[in-house]
This record gives sequence, structure tokens and C-alpha cells, in this order.
Amino acid sequence: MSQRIVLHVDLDYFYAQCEENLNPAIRSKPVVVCVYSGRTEESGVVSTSNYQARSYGVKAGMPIARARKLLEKTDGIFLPMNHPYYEEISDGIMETLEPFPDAFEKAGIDEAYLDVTSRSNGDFQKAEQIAREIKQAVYAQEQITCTIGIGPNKLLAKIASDLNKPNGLVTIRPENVRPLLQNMEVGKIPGVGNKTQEKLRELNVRTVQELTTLDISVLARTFGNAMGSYLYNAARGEDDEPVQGRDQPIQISRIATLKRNTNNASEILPVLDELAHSASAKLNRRTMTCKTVSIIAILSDLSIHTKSRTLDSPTNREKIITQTSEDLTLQFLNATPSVTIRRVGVKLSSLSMQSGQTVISEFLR
DNA sequence: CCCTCGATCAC
DNA sequence: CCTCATATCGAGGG
Repeated sequence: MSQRIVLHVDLDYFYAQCEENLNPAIRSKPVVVCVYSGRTEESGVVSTSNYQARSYGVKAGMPIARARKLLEKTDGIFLPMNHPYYEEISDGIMETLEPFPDAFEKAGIDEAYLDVTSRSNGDFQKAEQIAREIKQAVYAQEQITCTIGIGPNKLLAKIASDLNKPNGLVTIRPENVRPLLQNMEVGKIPGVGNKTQEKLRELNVRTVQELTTLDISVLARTFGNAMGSYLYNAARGEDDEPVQGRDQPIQISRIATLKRNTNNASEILPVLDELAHSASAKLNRRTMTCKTVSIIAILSDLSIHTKSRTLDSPTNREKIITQTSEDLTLQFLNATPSVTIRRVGVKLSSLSMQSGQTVISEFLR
């Protein structure tokens, strides 16, 4: 069997690039795409920014107020998210990508994995040619540049795409895995965020090379079985995850920020109802049912709390979802009356496709 | 094995 | 000053 070859296609600074295309005049300026929370005129965070803005230190997740400071002496452009538009562009691109590979996996609105093993005959040279064609096709389709990482598995393809953004093309061949990973910081491994990096730091591990010195039992004890073995393999550039898309979601959630912190049900429930409405609308668009309903409460201290209830039978009815969400919220407020809530959310899980048959209880409603 | 809940990641 | 959405894991209880 031939060498497996995976491509990771990453759309460059995606939301900001979409906005540049919508209004080319801003292309030469710092562009910041924002998630406004609606709490005050300016409160919210940065979703994405173009590279001009990044050169001033603007980063995703940063409060908008801070980005404004960083760009105050520039002609920086601040725009609200236009998610439906980005989705439209993304869908067009994903449709372009899908026929190329043996297997296709959309990994987010702006990234995808493509298994091109047979298309490239296991030849990295050929895979690079395919990647160049893909970049051409994506640009021709939507005038969006992308970066493509090529590797013998998903892990290395993703690491590769991170090495030369934007508008890049990087290949990691099996013989280059060792030297490349040696001095790389562990934080560059996908799935290793701040918490994991900090724990590794305590074990005197900063680079991937150093990570390879930890044995699997230590890793499993420190990070659990799944994360432990993932780290053990990742440090060696090994990853067997198949490129495999999922057709149906596992959960559907909606969250919102309240106008002000409160523990007053009359201020919270209307917002909650709207979230429940939106979540069940999506559930029904997908012709799915859920068996578990959860609420999420983010308090004034930003601590996160969840309450969930598994129903006796799956439902797709907004009424039940709303009622359950309200119940859970009142239950939470009752149990902890002194809390003040900043944000609330609704999550639907244990999803299944709606089957054709109607149960008696449904029939009688 | 199921349920609930918190934690983590990363968008 | 602090968004939104998704997936996964593990602990703890039953």
C-alpha cells in the first residue's frame, strides 16, 4: 500500500479576507472583524483580523476596546461579523474542494482535510501539484487565498499549514518529520493549549523533542488515557486519524450575553426562550431530535456552570425544549440565589435523525 | 453502561 | 475588558 498523503487547506484570515473582497478599498488598511456582544456599543471581542491589523498586535479573542487602542493611530476598520455571508463563501469553496480527494473532511468554516493518497499515488511531488491546483481553483472560485499543508497524516498536514501563512504551501515528508519536530514548541501541536502546555512546563517539557522523553504511563497519568497516548504519538509525528467528514452534528448550541448581569428570571427567560427557539429551529432544519437539553450559565466572575436533563423520549418540539431550558434555569437560580448571570446558553445533545414513525405519545399531542 | 458536570481546545 | 459554537474527555454517582 502506498504512502498516505493528507492535505490541510486553511483559508487565510478568512472573515477579514471576505470583508476585503466585499469592499476592496479597505484591503490596504488594518481590518478587524468583531463579535459585538450588545452589552454596550463597543463591548465584544475580535474574531479575526487581517495581517495589517495583526502587525499592530491585534489577535483573535482580544477585547475590541484593546484592539481600538492598538490601532488608534491608524485608519483601522472595525466591522461586525457577517456570518451568513462567510458561510456562503465557505460553502462554495468546500464544494470546489470535495471532488478532488479520496476523502474529504470539513474541519470548520475555514479549514478542511483532504486525503489525496490515490490521487497522488503516494507521491509528495504530485500532491504538491494537486495543492497548487486547489489554490488556483479556490481563488478562481471565490477570490480567497489559502494555505495548504501537506503531510503523511492529518496531524502533520495541520502543523505544515501553520508554518507558512498566509498564501503558503508547505510539505512535511516522512524523512523531515524528526528534524522539524525536534525544536518545535509543544504548544504548536494541535490540541495542546495553554493548560496542557503549562502542565508540560511543570514536567520541564517545552519542545517536542523533550516530550518524546516522557513515557506513556507518565503522560497517561498526567493527562488521561486519550490525551496521554495522543501526545505520545504526536511527539513522534504519528497519527492514524482517518480523513472522515461527519454528516450530522453531535450537538447544537446557542449562547447570548445579557444586557446586564442579573439573577432575575424575568430578565433571563426571554433571552433563553429566543436561544431555545433558534436551537430548535436548527434541530428541525436538520430534521433531527434531541434527548438531552442543557443550559449554560456564565456568571459575573466568568465562571461557567451547566445543568442538563435527559428526556424520557427524544423530541424536536420547541415547546418542550423551551420548557426544559426554563426549568433548568429556575432550578439553577433557586439552588444558588446569590449568583449574577452574565451570559446564558442552551445546548441540545444526544441528537438523532427523526425517524418516520410516530410514537403514540407524539400522536396524541 | 448511563447520566451529569466541569475542563479543555480552538473558532 | 472578557464572543460564540463544537467536540471530546474524565470524574463521580448510580
